[in-house]
This record gives sequence, C-alpha cells and structure tokens, in this order.
Amino acid sequence: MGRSPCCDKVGMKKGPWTPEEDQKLLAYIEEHGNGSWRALPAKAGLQRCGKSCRLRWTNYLRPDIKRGKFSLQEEQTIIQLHALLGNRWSAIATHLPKRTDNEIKNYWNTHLKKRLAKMGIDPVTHKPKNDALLSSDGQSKNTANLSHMAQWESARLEAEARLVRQSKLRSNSFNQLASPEFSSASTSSMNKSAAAVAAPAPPRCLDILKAWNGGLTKPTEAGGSGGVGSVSGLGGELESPTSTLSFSENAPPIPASGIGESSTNFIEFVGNSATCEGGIMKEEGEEDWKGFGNSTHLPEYKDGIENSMSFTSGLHDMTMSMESAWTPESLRTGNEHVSGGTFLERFTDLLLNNSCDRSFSDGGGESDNGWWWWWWQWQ
DNA sequence: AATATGCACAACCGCGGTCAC
DNA sequence: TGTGACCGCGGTTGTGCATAT
Repeated sequence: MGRSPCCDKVGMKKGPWTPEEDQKLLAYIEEHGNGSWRALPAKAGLQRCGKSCRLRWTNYLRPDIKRGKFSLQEEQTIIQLHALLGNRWSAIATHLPKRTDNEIKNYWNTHLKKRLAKMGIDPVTHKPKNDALLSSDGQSKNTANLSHMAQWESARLEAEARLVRQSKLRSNSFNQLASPEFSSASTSSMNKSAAAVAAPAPPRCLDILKAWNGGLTKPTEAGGSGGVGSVSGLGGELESPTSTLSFSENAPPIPASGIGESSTNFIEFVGNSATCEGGIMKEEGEEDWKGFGNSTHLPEYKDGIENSMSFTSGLHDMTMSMESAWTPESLRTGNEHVSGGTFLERFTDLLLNNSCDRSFSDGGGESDNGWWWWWWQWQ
C-alpha cells in the first residue's frame, strides 16, 4: 500500500536533534505519554514530524535503553537470532532487553556482518561459504533438521515478537508500571506513561535455543554418554529440543477461552519475567536452561507454547510439519554424530558455551577475535 | 597541519500491516 | 467492503569523529 511521506510539510525541521528539542519531547512524553505521534509535535512545540519524534524517542530518548558496547552474550544472541529470523530486527530486539532494533541493525551491519564475512561465513545464510564442510550424510541430515527447526523457531519467534508488541500496547493503554529494573533506573522520575513503554521481559525462546543446542551438542559434564544422554535428560516428554512436538500431541486441548481471549494469555505469558531468566538475561550461572526438562520449569514453557500456538494457525501448521521432520528417531540419528560433532553443532556449541569464558574474548578487541578466533582455530 | 578516507551511529525514507470510519 | 490515516519496520543516507597519508 504505502503512503505519502508524513513530513512533507514546509517548515518541518530535519537532521540531528538538539538538546532543547530532546528536552521538549521528553517533557511532553513525561506529562502526556506518547499517544498519537502525529499530533505530538504540535502539542509539544516541536518543528518535527511525528515520525521523527517517534524515532527519536524509541531509538534514543527512551529511558530503558542500554547504550554502549554490546556484550559477547548479546553478540551471540544477535547472531543466533539472525540465523533464525534474518533481518527482522524488531523481532531480534525483543530478545535483547534495552537494545533497540536500530542499534542492533547498525551493530550487525558495521561489526558482526563483517566479522562473519571475514571468517568465510555467509552473513545471510550463516553457512560457511565453502559448503564442503557439510557434505557428509549425517551432517546433511542434521542440517536438514536444523533448517526445519530454524523455520519453526523463526515462526515462533515472530509470534513472540508480536506478543511483545501487543503487550507493550496494552500496558501503555492501561498505564501500568514497567519492570522493576526500569523503576529503579536513574530516570525514575519519569511518570507512568513514560514507564509504560519500557521493554517487557524477554520471551523465553533463548531458553529453547540453548536447550536445543545444549541437548544436541553438549557432552554431559559429568562424563555421561554425550548428546543422546543429554537429550534423554530433557525428559521423555520433551522429545523435541524445542519441546513442541510432544505438546502438539499430548497437551490438553486449549480451552476455547484461551483462543478467543488469547490476548490475556499472551500478556501473562510475556509478562512472566520470572521464567525468562534462563535466556539472555542470565549471563551469570546459566544454570536454568540446562535444567530445561525440569518438571517445574516445563509446564510454564508448555503454557507459553500453547498460548503461542493458539496465536496463529500458521504456527500450528508449522508445528505439524515439524512433527514429520523432527522425530525422536531423527533426533537420535542426528545425535549419532555428536561425538564427532557436525559443523553446526560445534558452531552453536561454541556460540553458547564460550560466552561463559570471557577470557576468550572481549578483552582483546578485534585483534584476537575472541571466541571467533577459537572457532577459527578449531576449523 | 591539512586533507583524505574509513567507520560508527543517528536519522530519514518508503513501504506494508492494521485499524477506524 | 473500501478507503484513508496511523504506526512500525527495514533499508538507506547523512553526519561527525577517528585514523591514515
């Protein structure tokens, strides 16, 4: 469809924002919230178009924005999510609390993309440019599975991103207070309407990615039998690393109200930050995701999945297709290669595990390339 | 010291999706 | 149901700073 530019009015200022303009915008949003962006500039006394104001607010002035260098953990998250979602920056941003989609996009374009390219990895497909590495049968099978998983996760992550957006909207309209982190921030003087746009707690998908990668790739630390054992450790009820397949068959039927009034469920799901910690928020310890199969944790995720699944039939269809593609047998088959380790397995393993050992990275900047260098050496 | 080049990031532009009328 | 307004997203451009020559 498209539409004509909103800022073609004569006299609209463009270009960098001045501190005075920032102050005006902040003051207005503090006072009135950020309702209609189109009407906002006139009311706030700004010679800007609404779009420009919105951009300035969401990308710069918003109180819940973390600025500065991306951590290794954040880098890994971006890379993994980009592999799944592609350039869906807003969806990726929902899993990186306090980072904006614009910031992530810029960081990808200026740092990560180049780094991957340097390493001979296609930043679009996330595969090595020399695909000979993946030519053996088992690896092909694993790659096929990974592709299916990626498709499914992609759909689900997108759904989650939409949930977050919905949650944002709703919390905005109800003027609810945001997360404790926000309320304790230096900008605590911001009123409720401003606080309402603070980022919600991150969804749990990173838990799943980690559990998936961990289950597939991580040998048991107690000297167990490796990947297969790890998967079984996730529990018989969790045959798929993403835990969805068995749910689609065994889960109790979703109540009609759960579908018809799904938005309520979504908000509960998204807002339940307590169970989201296992993801990117938990940089220290990282213990939760390892215990993903824990019966106390599982139902919560299960609920989330069900809610997500009720969100879109497309997602459900994807799950159905996954059931044929990702069977327990295929999982086990895939894990036969764990001892040797396929490229993708080891790659994601490194992505996830090296983050715990900061000595690999961050201190050395570009020169030592951190875990990338480690991975490169392994090649 | 002056200029050229590269880099990082903020901001803009145009389009698609959604919603109200 | 069709239309237009609004919002949000992703791609692109512009600007300022840092480094190299």
